[in-house]
Amino acid sequence: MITASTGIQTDSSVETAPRPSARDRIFAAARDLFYRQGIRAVGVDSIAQEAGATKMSLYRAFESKDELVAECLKQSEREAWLWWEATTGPHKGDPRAALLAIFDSLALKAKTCEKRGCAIGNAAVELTDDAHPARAVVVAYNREKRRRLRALCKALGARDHEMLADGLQLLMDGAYLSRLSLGASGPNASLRRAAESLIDSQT
Amino acid sequence: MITASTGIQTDSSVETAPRPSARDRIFAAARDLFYRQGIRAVGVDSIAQEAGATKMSLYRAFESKDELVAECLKQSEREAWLWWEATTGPHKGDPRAALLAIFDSLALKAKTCEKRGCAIGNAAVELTDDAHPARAVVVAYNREKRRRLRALCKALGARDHEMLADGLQLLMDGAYLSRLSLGASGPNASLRRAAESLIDSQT
DNA sequence: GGACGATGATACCGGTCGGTAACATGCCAA
DNA sequence: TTGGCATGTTACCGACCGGTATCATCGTCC
Repeated sequence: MITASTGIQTDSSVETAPRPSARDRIFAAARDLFYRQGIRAVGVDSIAQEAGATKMSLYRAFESKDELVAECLKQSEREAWLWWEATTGPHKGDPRAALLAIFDSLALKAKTCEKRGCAIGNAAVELTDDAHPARAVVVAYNREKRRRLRALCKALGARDHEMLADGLQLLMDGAYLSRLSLGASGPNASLRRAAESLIDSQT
Repeated sequence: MITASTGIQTDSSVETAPRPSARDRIFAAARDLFYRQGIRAVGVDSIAQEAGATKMSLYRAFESKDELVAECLKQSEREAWLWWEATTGPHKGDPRAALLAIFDSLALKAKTCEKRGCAIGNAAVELTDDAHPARAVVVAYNREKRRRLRALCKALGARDHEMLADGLQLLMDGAYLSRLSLGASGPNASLRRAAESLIDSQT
């Protein structure tokens, strides 16, 4: 992989933002288009055009469209864990508060941004070929999510902490999927309260 | 729409099944391929080939691929409500048993067939264009599912029956989505118990 | 026998798909 | 000044996309 330019700065008096590298622009455009329109619905030509770059620059920076998709999902995963830690961090010794903070933030994001659900979850639907390089990312992400939820539910002292963790993960995934058809005022509207009920029923 | 042949029978001594009409074969092949490989991943040529028919027969029976997709989803919806009634029917005066029967059946199907989740839910992910004729089917289906769940939860006498219904719908949708990456041994394994916990917490 | 409806066969259309080759340009650093 | 290196430009490739036109064939029913 070509190492991306990491923002060279001209020290002119007026702070003019340097144009990101073609790779970075293509990467950003790809993530945006894939998320909004779907992976299969977006061609490499439209990615290059949206990035203000050319298809050649795309193929100089990424091996193939499939690899570009995998890279995009890896970035989504990184950001997801950053969000996770930022959300649960303030509630270190209080697993119940940490869990509720996750669902609070989730519900908020459903209302404001992320109307197209979860990029990784959507990829699980769109990419049916097991050989696709992005499938490994999808599976790893969901496994890790399960592991983290279990750890929180165990720390919570839940009666059946594995069942509770699974139930919460189903609620999260369901929120992503449901949002695509009924929006934030569909079942998503009850996401946080349902999670709270389930947690309370196990503690 | 062309009226499909409804199974003309030759009265020969040996009961030989008459070949279904081209329309029926194409319809069946389309549903199967769309479900297993995804809507956008399947071209009209492969549908015709899989059906042992020609592309012309496809376009004589259906206006376009998009309309074919919509018809397939409508059929999935019909079958879903048949399943719903067959599953809840035996528990007419017992909403709790009816709800649990739904989740029991859901968990069973996750283990045996339906490894690719919900055809309608998947379509919600794949079809991002609001103008697509199948989107109306997706939205109508999920609305009706919500209505039915609410009715059951109200009959159950749940404290917050709307929240409970939403929570159960999120669990169902989450089960479909989660199954695509972690299979039946992922969070799906706890689907029924999570649903039961949530129900009990509200009654 | 003859007409008709359903189906097959084949060739075709313009457009887009993912991906590549060859060459030009422009900018920064040594 | 002179390289490189990143990038743009253009043209191209074979394959497939959804969709159509034309004509041949087959079985069935009157």
